[in-house]
Formats: sequence, C-alpha cells, structure tokens
Amino acid sequence: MNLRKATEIGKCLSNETRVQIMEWLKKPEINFPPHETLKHFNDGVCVTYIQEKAGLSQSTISTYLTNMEKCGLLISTRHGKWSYLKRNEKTIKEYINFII
Amino acid sequence: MNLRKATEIGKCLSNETRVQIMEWLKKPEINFPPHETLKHFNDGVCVTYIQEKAGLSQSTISTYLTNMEKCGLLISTRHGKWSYLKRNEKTIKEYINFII
DNA sequence: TTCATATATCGAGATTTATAGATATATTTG
DNA sequence: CAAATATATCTATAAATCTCGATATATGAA
Repeated sequence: MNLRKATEIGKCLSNETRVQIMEWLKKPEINFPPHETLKHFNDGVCVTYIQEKAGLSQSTISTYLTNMEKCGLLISTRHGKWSYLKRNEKTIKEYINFII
Repeated sequence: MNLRKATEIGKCLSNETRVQIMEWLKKPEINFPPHETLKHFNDGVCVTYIQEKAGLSQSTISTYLTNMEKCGLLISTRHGKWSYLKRNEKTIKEYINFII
C-alpha cells in the first residue's frame, strides 16, 4: 500500500452507495437473495442484484464495481454470463494498516 | 459510526494531500520542526507548518483541516494565535471497525 | 446463426470538489 | 489603540465526479 493506492481506495469510499455496497457484501446471504443458478455465495453477489438493491442505473453500478475492483476493494469472478463480486479482505486490511 | 459519517471520512481520504497529512501526523516530531513557542507535539502541529509542507495555499489547507476536524479525523486545539492539529485515533479506529 | 440476457463502455449534461486570491476575524505585541 | 501574524471564510473559476441513456460486447439458449 502506498499514498496513491490509498487515495484511490479513499475515492471509492467517498460515495455513500459504494460504502453501502461494501457493507452489504460483508454478509451476502443476509442482504441478497440466493442466485438462481449458483447456489452459494463463495464468489459473492452478481452485478444485477447489487444494482437492483442500490437502485441506480446499470451503467452507474457497473462503473462503480469496475473501479472498486481496480483499486483492490473487490474481487470479480465470472461464471458464464454473470460477474460475481466479493470483498477483497486482503487489500482492505492493507488499507487499514496504512491508515491507522 | 454510520454510513453517512463513514462516507464523510471517505471524502476526506479521497485526496492525496489530505491522506498525506494524515500520514505526516503519525509522527509529527519526524515530519515537522519543533514549534518556536510550544516545545512539544502533544497537541500536534500548527496549520502553518502543515501548509508549508503541503505546498498548497493557506486557504486551501485551512479548509482541508477544518473539514478533517468536522468529520472527526483530526482534533484541533488552540494555543494563542496558533491552531494545532493531531490525529483523532478514536474516530479513526471507529472508522476502521466500520469498514472491516 | 439469431435471440435474449448480463455486463461493460461511451458520451454528455448536471453536480460537486479543488484551489486560489481577497477579505474577515482572532490574538499577541508594541 | 495600531500593527503584525495566524487562521478562517467568502467568492469564483477550473477540474473532477456523478449519473444516465445509448450502445457495444460477451455468453448461453433456441
């Protein structure tokens, strides 16, 4: 972690919806319905569910999630036509160790 | 800590200079000269020293520091005509516990 | 291959933030 | 009180971000 990376993470965490997404993804099974195809939450939650819960447009949420993955806050995994997102606890810890 | 407060803190941490200030204030005695009047760093570092080190205008840094205090990242203490800033470790920990 | 669905990217207007200079306020000193 | 210094606030312009609709791409199904 360095100053630039930490600032990129800070930018992602400077918007209420994005912080909310990080909170939701702490407990996917509580905050989201089980996916019709995938029967587990091992790789997180698909973009559509996050988008519907957040109530913003598909393009906006897609951009959010892409940036959150680029800065390391999230991990994205594709299964067929779905992308699943989960928290990247490793980077989150590195960020916290940088800030504290 | 709640979603709104965490987002306010995130906004403060979304700018490289402000993150840098948080880092500098981890070790004031290493990053700043001792103050001519006050002989200790118990209350942190005065605005002028931070402003000079950051290299931005006085008004910009004053606004930064005011906002960082408002969201709880910093504690401000006045001694005569100087304002001293130090990290508010309590809020920082609350923020980290919210994020992690 | 064609269609339907999921996600990503592009382009643009609205909103917010960055940053500075000017000015105001507070405090100490002469 | 007047001058000097430190900090805060106001105002304005430039830059960045927000957010959407439109469009493109990717994948599975028919």
